[in-house]
Amino acid sequence: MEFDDKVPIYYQIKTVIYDQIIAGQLAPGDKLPAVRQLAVSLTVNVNTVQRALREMIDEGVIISQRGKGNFVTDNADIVEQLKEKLINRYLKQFYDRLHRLKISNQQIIDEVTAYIERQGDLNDNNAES
Amino acid sequence: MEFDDKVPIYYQIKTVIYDQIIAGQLAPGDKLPAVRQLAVSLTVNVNTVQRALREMIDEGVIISQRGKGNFVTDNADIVEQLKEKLINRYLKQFYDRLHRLKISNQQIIDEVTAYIERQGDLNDNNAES
DNA sequence: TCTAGTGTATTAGTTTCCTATTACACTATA
DNA sequence: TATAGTGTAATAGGAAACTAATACACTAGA
Repeated sequence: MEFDDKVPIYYQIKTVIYDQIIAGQLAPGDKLPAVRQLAVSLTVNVNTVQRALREMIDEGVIISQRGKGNFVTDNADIVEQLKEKLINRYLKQFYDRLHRLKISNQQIIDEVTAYIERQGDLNDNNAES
Repeated sequence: MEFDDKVPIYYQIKTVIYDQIIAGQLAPGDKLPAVRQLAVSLTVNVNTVQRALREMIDEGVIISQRGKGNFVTDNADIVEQLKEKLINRYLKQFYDRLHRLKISNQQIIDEVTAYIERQGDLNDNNAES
């Protein structure tokens, strides 16, 4: 996998897994790949995977069972809260950035709309990928 | 100033200065504060400021004149290109993030609109700050 | 010409992230 | 009960970012 060298890898791994949970690719109760397997597929050290997991466990989203594996919490509320938290974080960061550039609110909406019309034509159906 | 500990400080300094240039708070030809002054006001080491400047100089946005100071390029085209580049980068990052969460294109637009209505009411006029 | 204000470079030391390696703890099952 | 598959911990070493301190190079103006 490709990583942004401006952000810690463990943090990007956490983001990827959270995204998969929110997108439903990892459902509540699902078992994650083994840490050693994750490390191989991400081309990263086991300790780096473990660090990402540590934070997700501390946040209650991942449940760890020694000897068995790591699992997505079966508490759907936690997943739902995570989703809202992340969406709001992304919205805020995006809005703050453009607002700092003195782009007006209407312009921000227009830019997003135009961007989606330009780039998003083929990706409107979210069923496949 | 507050920094995000997930991103190198020098990179965040670069972002702040670029934002000020694009927002017009630093106009083409304007002189930047002295590096030592910037270091103090950002509560950061001179070398860290210098590293941010180095990249902006290499990218042609800042012109350095030894003994005189650092200046925003007076080439308005470069500034305009920078603006488009950054806006597009922010749009792409935002869109990719939400799309990864399986948020549909229409939902993305709706979320942005709702967010702005919620948060942006008092900031619609961009003349003051 | 001296001095203050500017950018630039270098060296040394700390912290964080990441890797590599090894070891340990627990579970399920042949 | 052995073994394979799992999570967890600890140590050591390297690389990048940041700080601190010092020195050097250039400009403008008294």
